[in-house]
Amino acid sequence: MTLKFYNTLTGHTDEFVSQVSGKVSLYTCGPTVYDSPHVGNWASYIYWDTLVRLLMVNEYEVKRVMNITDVGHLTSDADEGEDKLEKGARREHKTAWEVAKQYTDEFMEGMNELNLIIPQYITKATDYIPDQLNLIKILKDKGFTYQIDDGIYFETSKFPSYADFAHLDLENLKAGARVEYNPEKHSHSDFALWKFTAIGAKRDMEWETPRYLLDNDSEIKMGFPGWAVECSAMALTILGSTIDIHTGGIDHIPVHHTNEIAQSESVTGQKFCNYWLHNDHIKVNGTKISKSIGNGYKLSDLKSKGFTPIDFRMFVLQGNYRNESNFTFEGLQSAKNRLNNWRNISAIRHQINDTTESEEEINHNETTVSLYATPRAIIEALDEDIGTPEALRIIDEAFSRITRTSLNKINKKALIQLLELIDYTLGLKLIENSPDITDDAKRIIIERNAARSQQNWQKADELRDQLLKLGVLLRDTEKDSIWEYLDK
RNA sequence: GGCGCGUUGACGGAACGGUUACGUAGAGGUCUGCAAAACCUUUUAAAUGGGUUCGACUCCCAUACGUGCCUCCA
Repeated sequence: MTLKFYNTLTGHTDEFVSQVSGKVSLYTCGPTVYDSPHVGNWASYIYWDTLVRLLMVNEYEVKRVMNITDVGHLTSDADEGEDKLEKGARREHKTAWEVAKQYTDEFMEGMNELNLIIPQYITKATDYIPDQLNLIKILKDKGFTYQIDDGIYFETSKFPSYADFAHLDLENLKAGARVEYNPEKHSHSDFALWKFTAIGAKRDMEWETPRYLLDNDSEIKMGFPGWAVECSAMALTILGSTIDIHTGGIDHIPVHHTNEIAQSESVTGQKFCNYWLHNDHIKVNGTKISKSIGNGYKLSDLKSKGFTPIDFRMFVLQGNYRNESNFTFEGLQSAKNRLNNWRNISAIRHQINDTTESEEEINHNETTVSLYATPRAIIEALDEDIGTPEALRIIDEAFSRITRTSLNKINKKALIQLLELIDYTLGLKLIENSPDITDDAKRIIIERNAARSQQNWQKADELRDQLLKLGVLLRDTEKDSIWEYLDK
């Protein structure tokens, strides 16, 4: 089996080779916890969760860090730039610490609802301040930094390959800039490693700037870390100098990840990351998600319209992570219907007996053969740059074969194995969400079958109506009566 | 202003230089105690105009529209 990913670093699809055989270090840029995540944010985490599951099914041991940015992520509303957390705190009349806690909790709850595997390391930026200061110190000692009135900056001209990763045109960036920059900056692309608290201001989150970071003639000031330095510090501290895979949104390429590479490689002198994977955004109703339009739907909005987070997960998996996609409630409904069909197929496992097919019978039963082969085909589809649409197509093909097969010809063990693999790789909770029906309902089905064989249609229909009240829908095929869930 | 990306049938969404993607929804039909399902069919789907080619949805150029980054962003 060969895993392949489109690598932003090289610009083409590369075969994946980890540094240490059987092990992968993975860094995912996590949320800035100043507001509730919207469907676009979640789509990104669903993609990367699928990546983790894919690595696991390929028998990699995954060491994964996801950061929680709870300080230092600036808005650009004013010349000064404002910390998102501090701004959120003022909006909600809370402290920045309270805001961070509230939205971190909400994020974790959402991860759970979407069935996202929790990374071993969920790191808060504020817990890694010493590591960040140490990183800045190394940069200072190596001569990559300079201090101006509002902070300590990284001198990008000293990192010659700065523009390479994002293919930046630094001259024209400067020409087209729409925002006033601190004129003390040596270059437009220089970025803050450490920002000083504005004179006369008091922040909820601030730390004393160590003497060793400051120019000799400078007074001690309070300050806080720049955004990019948080990620570098946590990645290097936990995962080491070179990580295997780094993921994030496509928007991170030109600034955030470019800065991460510059400062990390300046510190270590080694390549920061071998594979960079970026997801494209989803639009909503054909336009970008934006606060002012109010189209940044949250999980709670989906739920209030009768959709589960797993429905949304299905919706996301229908597209490829590298393509821009479009979210509509009509599309979500379509995904929900598809998922419900899958749940009904999953429920067939309750309606068939353990098979005692011999090897020979298995090899001659077309349905069984293809059922046993499908997990392999799904993995191979996913191996091709997380090819979820193709994987879904293969599942539909397999399920449609099951639908056309009479119950006594379906191999229970093979079906369960397939369902388990789908749940493992795609996280759709098919097994959990396709429980068996009650004994009462089963008894009614038996009675109805008896009535039918006596051609007592009236009684049979009454019993079928009784089942509907229990949430069980019966459909009669040539040989069997198969039950499905009513809640479509 | 600079640098990119996209435009596939009602909707979502793939692959591929020549063969039905697939899903969801609608319509018609077959089958059937009834219902449901299943199965079959659903007209030239490829933004527009050129070009390359024996042949293009698939490659090249232009136009239109959409969208992204350059400023915080998944």
